Amino acid sequence: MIDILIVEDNKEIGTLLCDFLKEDGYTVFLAVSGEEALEYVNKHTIRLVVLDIMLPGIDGFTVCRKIREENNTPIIIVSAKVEKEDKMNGLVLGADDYIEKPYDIDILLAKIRGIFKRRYESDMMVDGNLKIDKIRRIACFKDSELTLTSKEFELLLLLVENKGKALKKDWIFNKVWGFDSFSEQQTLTVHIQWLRQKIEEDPKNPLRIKTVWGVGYRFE
Amino acid sequence: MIDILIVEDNKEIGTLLCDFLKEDGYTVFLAVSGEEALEYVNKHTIRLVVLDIMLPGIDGFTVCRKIREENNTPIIIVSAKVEKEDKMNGLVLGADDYIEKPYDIDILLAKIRGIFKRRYESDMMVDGNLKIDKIRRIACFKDSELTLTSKEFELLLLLVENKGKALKKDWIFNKVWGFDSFSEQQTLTVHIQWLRQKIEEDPKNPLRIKTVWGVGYRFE
DNA sequence: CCGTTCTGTTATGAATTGATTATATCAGGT
DNA sequence: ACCTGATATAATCAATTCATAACAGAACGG
Repeated sequence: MIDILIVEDNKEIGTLLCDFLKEDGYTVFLAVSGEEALEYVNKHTIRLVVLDIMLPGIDGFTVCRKIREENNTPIIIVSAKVEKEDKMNGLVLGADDYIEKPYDIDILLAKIRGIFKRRYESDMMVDGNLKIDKIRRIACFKDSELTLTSKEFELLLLLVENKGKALKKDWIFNKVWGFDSFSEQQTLTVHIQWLRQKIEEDPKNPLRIKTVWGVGYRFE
Repeated sequence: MIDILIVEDNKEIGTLLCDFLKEDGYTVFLAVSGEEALEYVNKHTIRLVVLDIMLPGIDGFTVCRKIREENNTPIIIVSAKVEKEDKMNGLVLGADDYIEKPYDIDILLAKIRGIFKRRYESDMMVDGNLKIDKIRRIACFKDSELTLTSKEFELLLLLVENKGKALKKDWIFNKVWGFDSFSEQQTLTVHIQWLRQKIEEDPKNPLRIKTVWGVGYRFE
């Protein structure tokens, strides 16, 4: 399954966009023409299309319509500055959203994230080889699913959400366990240990979950 | 610590916005007037302000200015459609970003996420070849990481934060160790010594951690 | 009801830290 | 030049902190 199909004839822009999306954890395919896009749509399952209107050959409007005939994959239209607003209005009915060139990549990413959240009930967090889906409570490491227990998942999520920060042990403990316990120190330590077994190549020399002596841990 | 302070007199909109932000994991406080906002800012540590310009009583411009007088907390201005653009330009200088009503919540969230990412992912202190990241608890000297112990890190941080000042030994000791001890003199001296080994080219002739005879040390 | 998984606890050993001590060196006054 | 008190340095050692394995109770699902 491909998450996002980008349809964009300018290869430079397309590749750049690809890179950004991959960095955010999506799997992406880039089509450089309407024909290629339609062919790809027929053969693969796609969760979202980012569609540039200005295309050589079949234009974007037609591509949008044809995709809609097949299924209701969400579509985000990318267009140059709109001249005739009514034309756009007609288009927007077919698409889920649109954005004008030149656009801020953060804003496009926000729109995409919003659609995924609403449509697919998933809210991904990506950090290198590690993907965490908060809503589905699933974590993947190098594209294979980790079997984490509840506590392990919460602990990992907390660490990743505070990536780079040195976190105090008792702070972590209060966040994950939500209360004070007597031998919290050791309990946390043990859980960290178990997490390391699952996400570190060499748990003896952890690269991701670093220990900060006398303080706690830092994820990087 | 509160992540985001929302200043919005329309309680319905404010509450809605609150909910969205909380869903995204922020801790939020809602102020319904400029007075309340300013009072709250003075009493709490806040990381970002979302400020509506149209307020009863003190207007948003004034709130923005007053907050800026206190500290440099990032501010996002929310305004109705701008009539006089020059007025807005003047305002934007004080704020980090602005957005017009009615706005797409995803876009506001993207702006917020962007600011948090840029502003808070680390908190560096730079002094020549020396970089100290308080949050990550990492110090670098000439672009290579120093392996400092907890006490060494705190000691170095204290020295750099008070760069140029001659610091009394017992003052330093109380700050780092937090209490009085019997042979504090020597303990501190030894730690200073260890630090010098790590950040001075020639620990015998220290250029950074100078000793101030009969008083203590001065960092420069 | 039983087996499995999860979670907290404890024990042990290893690694690190940091206080202490002892000795050497230095600055400044006489 | 000498003395005194302050600081530097090296080495030692005890306390702290962390990693790891093993165990037992709790929660869970069939």
